[in-house]
Amino acid sequence: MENKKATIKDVASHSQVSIKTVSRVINNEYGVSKATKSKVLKSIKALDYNPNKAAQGLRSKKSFLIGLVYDNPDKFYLSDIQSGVLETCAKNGFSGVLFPCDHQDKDLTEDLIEFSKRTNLDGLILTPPISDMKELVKSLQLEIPLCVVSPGLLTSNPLCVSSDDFKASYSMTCHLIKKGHSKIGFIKGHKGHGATQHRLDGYLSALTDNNIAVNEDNITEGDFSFDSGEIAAKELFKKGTSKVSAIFASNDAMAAGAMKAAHKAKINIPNDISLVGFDNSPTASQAWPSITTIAQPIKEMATFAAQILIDNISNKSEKKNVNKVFGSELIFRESVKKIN
Amino acid sequence: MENKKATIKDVASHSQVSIKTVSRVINNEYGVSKATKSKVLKSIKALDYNPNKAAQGLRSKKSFLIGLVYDNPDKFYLSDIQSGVLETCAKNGFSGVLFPCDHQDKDLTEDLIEFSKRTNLDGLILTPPISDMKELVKSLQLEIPLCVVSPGLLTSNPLCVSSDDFKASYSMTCHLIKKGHSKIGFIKGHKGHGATQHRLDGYLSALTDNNIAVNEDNITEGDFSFDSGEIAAKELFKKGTSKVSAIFASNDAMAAGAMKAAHKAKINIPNDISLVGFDNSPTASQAWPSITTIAQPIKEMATFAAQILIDNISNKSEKKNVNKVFGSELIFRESVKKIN
DNA sequence: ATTAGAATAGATATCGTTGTCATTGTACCA
DNA sequence: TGGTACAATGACAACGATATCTATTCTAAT
Repeated sequence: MENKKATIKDVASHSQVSIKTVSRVINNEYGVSKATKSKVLKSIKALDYNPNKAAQGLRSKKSFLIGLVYDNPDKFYLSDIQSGVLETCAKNGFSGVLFPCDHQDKDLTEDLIEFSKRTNLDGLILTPPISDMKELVKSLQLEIPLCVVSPGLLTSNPLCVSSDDFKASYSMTCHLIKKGHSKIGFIKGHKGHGATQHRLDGYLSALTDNNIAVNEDNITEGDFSFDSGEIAAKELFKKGTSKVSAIFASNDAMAAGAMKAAHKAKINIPNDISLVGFDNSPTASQAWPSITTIAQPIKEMATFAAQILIDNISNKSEKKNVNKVFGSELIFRESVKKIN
Repeated sequence: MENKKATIKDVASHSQVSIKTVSRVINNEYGVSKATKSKVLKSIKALDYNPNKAAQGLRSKKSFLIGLVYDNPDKFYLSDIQSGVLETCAKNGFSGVLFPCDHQDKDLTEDLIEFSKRTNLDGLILTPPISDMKELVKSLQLEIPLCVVSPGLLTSNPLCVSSDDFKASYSMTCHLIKKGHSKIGFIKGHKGHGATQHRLDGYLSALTDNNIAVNEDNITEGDFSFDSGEIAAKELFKKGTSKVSAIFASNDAMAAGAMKAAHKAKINIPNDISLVGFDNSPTASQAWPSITTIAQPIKEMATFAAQILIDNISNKSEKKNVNKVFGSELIFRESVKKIN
């Protein structure tokens, strides 16, 4: 099928040095003169040599594999997360191994440990809603280096990347208020997810800070799915007593669901009711009318998460706590109208 | 961080047999008595032993890694493909490694070979539009076991999984005809993609077989993206001479784009124009009104692809050509209306 | 000159498996 | 009884890298 692959031995004899020296060059270790190094590099190119990962892994007790754990219905979010993690892995000579799962699975913690052992992972990246599961994170932490993305509560985990959901939600609510809205409906996300609480809190604080009384009737439950958004919006439309003039959905899928509910109920958006979402997924821009939303640098977050995890695995010395928070941006579209 | 992992040696001494015998049990090899086997299995459980993949790989010249290559904007499609491949890999003790790429990249072939070598992949699964690239497939085939999914043209590759796009498209067109439509607009997919041609051909044949003259004006170019669907539909609306009563978009994303164009142009679907898509993505069911479309067993196809590839890698004896074609199903929704 | 210490290079053991080949045990047949 | 066949098992080398330890060479300070 192909010529025999060159090994480190071949490179060593080709460049007339010991295999250890070649190893030093490969791993950028200290103690190789420039001349030797370039000679070896030339041989590596000439022989089209690629280090055998299995051998490297066997000896150095690494697998060069990072696991990415997720259970998120939002394929656009996932896609960004995946590209970020995978690209970063590749750049560092690692491979990303995906682990789709069900966060309600009772045995998830054990399954994950089993998976990590079987695959011999060097590290694990947890995304929401898995990163929200405090006990699970605690247990896993003892077994394998971890990096959590957007956890509900700040954990004791040294590696953590998150976004400022509270601030973003606060800003968006203020935006609606500035546009003249005071009766603002809110569609919550799934219970127990960190984002759900943060986004709700931002909304609540913005109302309070603007001296608008919170009306519990205007707050409905959803679960981040399109269908739940449609159902929740229908409910909000019905509550005639405190008719809302705007709806803030905790994510774009639910906002799109709400849009469908509006269409069905012959409610015009934005003329009758304004609508905003969260996430800046294609859904929001493709809807008609297009939906005002909040963009977060998902891919950058994923890239960062993978990088700090790999750094942490590689340099055992640097075990500093990293907890980076990324900002977000309001994206203004057609679904919001100014009222008096 | 965790207790030292048990090795095959530990299992061997624990169960009082040689390491080779343990190896035999692990790999289900011939020549171990039932008694010995169960004794060894007990020890494996007792010690929580997991074979070291790196060592296995090093010795047996396998990596237990399968690459999945894709460049597809449809995240729903991708998600199905990924789950199918990943689950099947996991079931067989393999891991799936993703390789997102740009199919227009000039160096793609070399990059893929480089990637396969560096990662030491055991096999590669190509999805459209990569699987459509004949030259690339030919070159890769020489380097590594391949399985192509939905290639444009049947290649000489021994492993191939595809769907009956032609038949599905033919059926859908007949469905529209039965509903009284004869002026049916068609939005093509991206040039050079196998699916584009097959879906167009099905449409054309159905028209011809029903004695409806093909009107070239009713056929527009798209590229499988939402935006291209919107643009294409706008064009079809304009062509007053041969006003269409139905539009068949080559995929759901474009159908959704067409739906948006209709909304903007105050064209009511399905009362003014009927609309159908292809793929049965969530987009189609979430649109308002919901879009009639064609479902293909994407995940099953991916599962099958991964399985035959793994089988092929594992049993070098069985090198039979596999070329499985999966059927599809029409999904009837609200976007089609019967006319006279 | 001499020598400490850094920079550079090499010899060899080792990681945890599987492959190869040899050995043992047992049943059956002539 | 001895030979044969075959199932069951084991001893040991090998896979291709890194780790450890040792040996050179080179510099610069004494």
